[in-house]
Amino acid sequence: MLTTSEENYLKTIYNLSESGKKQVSTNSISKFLKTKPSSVTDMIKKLSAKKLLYHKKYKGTNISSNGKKLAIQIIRKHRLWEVFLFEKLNFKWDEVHKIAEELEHITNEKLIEKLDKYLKYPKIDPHGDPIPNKNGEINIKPKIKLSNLLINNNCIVSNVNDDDGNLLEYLNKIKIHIGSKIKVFDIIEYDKSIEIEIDSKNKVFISNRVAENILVTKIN
Amino acid sequence: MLTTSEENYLKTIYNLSESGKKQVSTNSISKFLKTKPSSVTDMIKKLSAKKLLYHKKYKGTNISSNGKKLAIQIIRKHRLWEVFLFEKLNFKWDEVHKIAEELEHITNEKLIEKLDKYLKYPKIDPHGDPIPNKNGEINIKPKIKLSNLLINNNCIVSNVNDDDGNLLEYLNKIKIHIGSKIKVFDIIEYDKSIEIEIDSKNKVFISNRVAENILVTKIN
DNA sequence: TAAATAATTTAGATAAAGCTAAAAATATTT
DNA sequence: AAATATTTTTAGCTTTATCTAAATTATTTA
Ligand SMILES: [Mn+2]
Ligand SMILES: [Mn+2]
Ligand SMILES: [Mn+2]
Ligand SMILES: [Mn+2]
Repeated sequence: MLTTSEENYLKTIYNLSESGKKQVSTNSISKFLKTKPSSVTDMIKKLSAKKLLYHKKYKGTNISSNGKKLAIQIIRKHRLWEVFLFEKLNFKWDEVHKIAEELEHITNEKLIEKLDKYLKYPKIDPHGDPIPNKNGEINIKPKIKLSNLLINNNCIVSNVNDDDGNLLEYLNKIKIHIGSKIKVFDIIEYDKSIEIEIDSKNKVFISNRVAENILVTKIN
Repeated sequence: MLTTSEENYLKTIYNLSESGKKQVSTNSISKFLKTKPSSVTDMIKKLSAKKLLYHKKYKGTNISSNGKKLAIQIIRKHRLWEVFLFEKLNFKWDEVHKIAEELEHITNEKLIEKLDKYLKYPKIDPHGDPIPNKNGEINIKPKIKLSNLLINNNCIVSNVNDDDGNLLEYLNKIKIHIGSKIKVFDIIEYDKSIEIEIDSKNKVFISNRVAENILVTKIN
């Protein structure tokens, strides 16, 4: 059994190693979790001793297959709770992450199975992220950055960086959410900002930075 | 903001002081929480410093009005989660307490309000205990021990000691649950065991000890 | 490539929540 | 009213998860 803190580290290291190189740096973990690098080093030692990570001093960390399994189950819980909060309690999709960050640490096999059933075995969470099944299998569909589309491309928003509350709030305001249909109208050469049409209604300009943090699946 | 441990102590002290004398002993807390008396003394100091308890060395502890308010809100959360687990996730009524013991510590005003609404503002939990409202008001109805009834009395089971897993399991087996209608058929003088009829169906004998731990409201 | 800079680890400290063993206060028996 | 037993507190220790400051290793730059 892992402590809440161990679980948070493990999940972070899993996420960082999925979204980039396999070797995760101490600083990147520290930055994400807002703890000091020395604290990260301590925790890496603990998790390595439990064979959930491999670590080479001064070089970097990568997750073991046992660590991966555990991390995926935490992510499963996190995303199922997000669905519950969003669909049943009617939270907005930018409010669910923080609460799920706590709920994910409640350990009770039966609880999560019953929750899954109650929610009718959802496949994606409110941010468009896939929900691993009981066996840890994840159904991943190819996603690209909205910033990579060309003029007249159409797409469905499938994912948004949910670690930044400000971004989520902004997208809420301009009515972009998971499942929104977006058409690229124009791309401004000067600053790479783009003009888009959301759900065949409002047209807005968004900065390149924003477009970089919205992942979509192309539909033509 | 209180830690999980502080919350558990505060709730325990509130419960002990409700069900008995106002002065709660260090040993009784220790017994209930399965920690050592010395650990209890430490925590009493911490909570006293926060003005949630009053404590006189070697004499005893009682809860302050601030402490009471906080304790009641924790109990509110506990019981609402129990309703969720029982009604929505279909847990048995003897399984919900343990899980709610963890869920009650998730602190988010909006979460508990939305949960309350979602559950349609329930008045009692699956063990028959009243659920305090947002303002901490509790609607308490008079309850008596099943062991205090006389022959031919009828009653509704309203409450069962939910701290003892074994008792709950046993009652589940003989199909006694909150809301069950019970008629006292016979009282055995020798050991005060009683013969009861449950929901106008099965007749069973239960020991005096069991009857002492079932609270009911008389219906005639 | 040597110096400067950045990243990482180590050493040592702190706070929370528990523990054991011993001391002190209170309660109960002879 | 002593003696004995029980309850409670104190003193000191442990583990977990943080931190700061200093040391070490790796990387970048001049
Ligand atoms: Mn978390
Ligand atoms: Mn999510
Ligand atoms: Mn609890
Ligand atoms: Mn209950």
